[in-house]
Amino acid sequence: MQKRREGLPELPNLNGRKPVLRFAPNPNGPLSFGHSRGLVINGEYAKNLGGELILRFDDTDTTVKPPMLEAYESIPVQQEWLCGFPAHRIVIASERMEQYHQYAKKMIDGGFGYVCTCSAEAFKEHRVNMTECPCRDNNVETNLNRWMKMNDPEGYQPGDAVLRVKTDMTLKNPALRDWPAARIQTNAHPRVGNRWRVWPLLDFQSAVEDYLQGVTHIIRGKDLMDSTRKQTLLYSHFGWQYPETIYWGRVKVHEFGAFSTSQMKKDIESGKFSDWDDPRLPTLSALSRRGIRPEALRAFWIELGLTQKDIAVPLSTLYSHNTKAIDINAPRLAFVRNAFPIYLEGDFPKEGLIQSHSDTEMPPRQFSIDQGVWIEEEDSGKPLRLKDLCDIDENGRVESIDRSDKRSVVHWVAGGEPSILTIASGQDLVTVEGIFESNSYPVGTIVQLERIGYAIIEKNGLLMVHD
RNA sequence: GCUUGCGUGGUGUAGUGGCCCAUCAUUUCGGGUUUUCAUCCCGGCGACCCGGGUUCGAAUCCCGGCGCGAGCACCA
Repeated sequence: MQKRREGLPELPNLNGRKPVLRFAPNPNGPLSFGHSRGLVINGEYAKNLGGELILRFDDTDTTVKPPMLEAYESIPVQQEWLCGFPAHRIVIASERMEQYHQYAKKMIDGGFGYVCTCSAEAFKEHRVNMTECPCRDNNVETNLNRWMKMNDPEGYQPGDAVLRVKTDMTLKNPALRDWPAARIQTNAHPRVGNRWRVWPLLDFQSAVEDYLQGVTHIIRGKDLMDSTRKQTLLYSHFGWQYPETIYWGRVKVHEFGAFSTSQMKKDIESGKFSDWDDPRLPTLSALSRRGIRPEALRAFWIELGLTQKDIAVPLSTLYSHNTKAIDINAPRLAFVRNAFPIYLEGDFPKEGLIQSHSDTEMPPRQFSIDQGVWIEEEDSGKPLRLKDLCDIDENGRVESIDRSDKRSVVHWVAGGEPSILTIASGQDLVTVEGIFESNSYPVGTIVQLERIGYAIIEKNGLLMVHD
């Protein structure tokens, strides 16, 4: 028999070091399911190898993806919820601007960076045709002057100039040709206001910060492969060694469809969704609210591993991991949908105890019947076995206390409370009215509704977890 | 168009030249336990994109084809 590898593959090129990993979301909204992969994979390596996990806020865009202040609070909370430990370091890019400016200047001083005043369209021509733009030949002094003009409110305006890394306009890969490192933005940043005018772009900011933080391994989506190549060119200009880099492929979850942070934000504002934890959304707060446990998310991502294949996974895979996490602690309770009353005639136990979970020592639940019980309308009209109680005919006449034949076993509620079960079904929120067995479990308890599935107790009813 | 990456059962995944007529999980089907259509247990079905080549031997190496994805933003 072959040996089967368990868990994540070994981290390459560790050479006895403690790894330093990072996860760098844009705080333009709360974390989503998609983010959880980066958090889980990087977090697991850091935890298992005694290394460090850096949580970095890449908040250098105030225009296209303006930062959301609440996200700086919620992201670390969700990171800890998901990983099971707090990040070892938190870095906020907007508070590290001095460093980035310092390295931008070093780049100009070193002659491998220049300020380019070509329009985006004009530069695109140069990129496509492998020709050098006129700005490329300017000397260091000119570039330093132009750099000052970029930083001067009286100087260049947004769109007038960018800082570029001098690579080679004849590089085979067009994405790498003299790529932009910084641009002018005049929108106020919610954290640092208008203190800065020139803001680094991802490839520059991230590259410099990884160096400053001593990041040893970068694990990220393969859509960032060209980012690695760009950054490697910058590193060699500075004489630095680029971290070991590992990629994963694209993941599609059909049930989630295509959500973007900015689209969700709009839909919440318009009232299409109640909030970021609306059960239909793929945010971590929604998943948490829906009773998806962090250990299930971790097992899910670890099982997918680090292949570069683009994959489509059904949510049932995540649910199966979640069932393993929640079943042992989920007390069994009855919820009767579309309740239908049955008056019992004959002799039967009026009070008694029923197991809450056959595999555990969980305290049993107690029932007390006055004159009848509720059953689901769909079950009515035929002889039934009331689970743990008695056999009845279609009119409620008690036929046997012990189970006498193979008739269907159904759940029932005596007394109980009217309640509502909410089910997130794609873009719809389905609600089912019913009678919920009386109990004293607190809000947040995940229970198993017999013959229905797992649900989590909320303040105003039940929310379906999954089957 | 240029660049770059991927292609193992329905869905994921293990496998880096012989231990592979291919692993494990999930889905599905059948059975068992169970007074839940749940949990748990057992079993079945089911795969190396195609074509060449290298080799005694290829899922694994090489070439070509086909298919799918991503980058080429003054977003991250």
